[in-house]
Amino acid sequence: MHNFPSIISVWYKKNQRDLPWRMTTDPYKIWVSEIILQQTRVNQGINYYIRFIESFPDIKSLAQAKEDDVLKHWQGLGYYSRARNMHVTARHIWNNLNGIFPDNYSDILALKGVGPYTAAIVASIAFGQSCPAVDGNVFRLLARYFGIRESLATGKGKKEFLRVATEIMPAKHPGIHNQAMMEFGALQCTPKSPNCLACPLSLSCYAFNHQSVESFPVKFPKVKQRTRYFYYYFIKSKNRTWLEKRTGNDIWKNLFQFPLLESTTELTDSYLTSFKPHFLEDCPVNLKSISPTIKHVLSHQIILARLIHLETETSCQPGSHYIPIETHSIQLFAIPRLIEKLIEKARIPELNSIYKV
DNA sequence: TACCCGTGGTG
DNA sequence: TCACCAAGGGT
Repeated sequence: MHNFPSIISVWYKKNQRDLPWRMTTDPYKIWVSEIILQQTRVNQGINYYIRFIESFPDIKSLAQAKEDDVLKHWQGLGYYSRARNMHVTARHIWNNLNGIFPDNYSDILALKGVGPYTAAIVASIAFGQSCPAVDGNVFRLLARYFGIRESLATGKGKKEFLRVATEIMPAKHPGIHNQAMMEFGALQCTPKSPNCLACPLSLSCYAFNHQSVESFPVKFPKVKQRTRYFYYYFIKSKNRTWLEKRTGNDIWKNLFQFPLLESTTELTDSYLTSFKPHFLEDCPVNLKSISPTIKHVLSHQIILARLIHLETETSCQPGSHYIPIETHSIQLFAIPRLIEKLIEKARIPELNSIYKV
């Protein structure tokens, strides 16, 4: 049916990028790289991978790390459940599996944070198993080349793409084949304006031959964004301030932030000037400044945030939920990008001098 | 199944 | 400025 995989293979040998995780077949390192690369561009993930492997070179070191430390390594990368799940999984492997990474698709799939794609790519690269890995790149490539109109949003669509991917798997080197498919999607069969005139598959590509490259693949319905209003408090007390740890099922779980007042509506300057949040009930405070609004866009939320700078001269204690810290040690905590942006934009000397963004 | 979970590059 | 979307998975 196809010389499809062999064309991809030839293209890959010539065009593949030099990436740090391509120098190993250690399942631990392959796993780490694949978790980092979930919904993340290669260029964004490379330095995170290098630093992560430096600090946690094997299952044991990750299993024995503190979650706060793992999250600090993940700071700025997003989707922090990936880091929490990896940590849980490393502990599981260390405690219950004799520290040995599972060596087959179904056992890898059973790990927390590992789905069909990640299980397939790790099993194929690290253990040579013939498991087709269908990520966003492969999905797009297969949809265009074979003219598949199914969406990955449906179970039926997932089955169809997996069926086609299985069909074109070569007998040898499944790991290299899977990577070649993804690399081809990432560099040649790109989402927007792919260079079809320079494509070695164009002659037999359904979408190209029907002038319909732009209509493949069938897109996901987009999620609507919810707007939230965050008012953070930088409370200065000599060299001290307070942070809180986010808990519960919400964004940035287990990351740190300034004490937060969340509102369902936008609060005016005059309101913020006179209002005292619950965590400052018994504290005499001076209002120093209120930052401009920072817009922070997530995949599913829009957050409008401001940083309110207060000063208290007495030994104020906002409550045990809040963690008193030396202001300069903020850099030791894993914080969301939004907090970094607020620090950057608020122009509060005490913050700018210790936290270089 | 539908919704939740981040951030940054790109055009 | 803004829509799109990237080596997805959990619930």
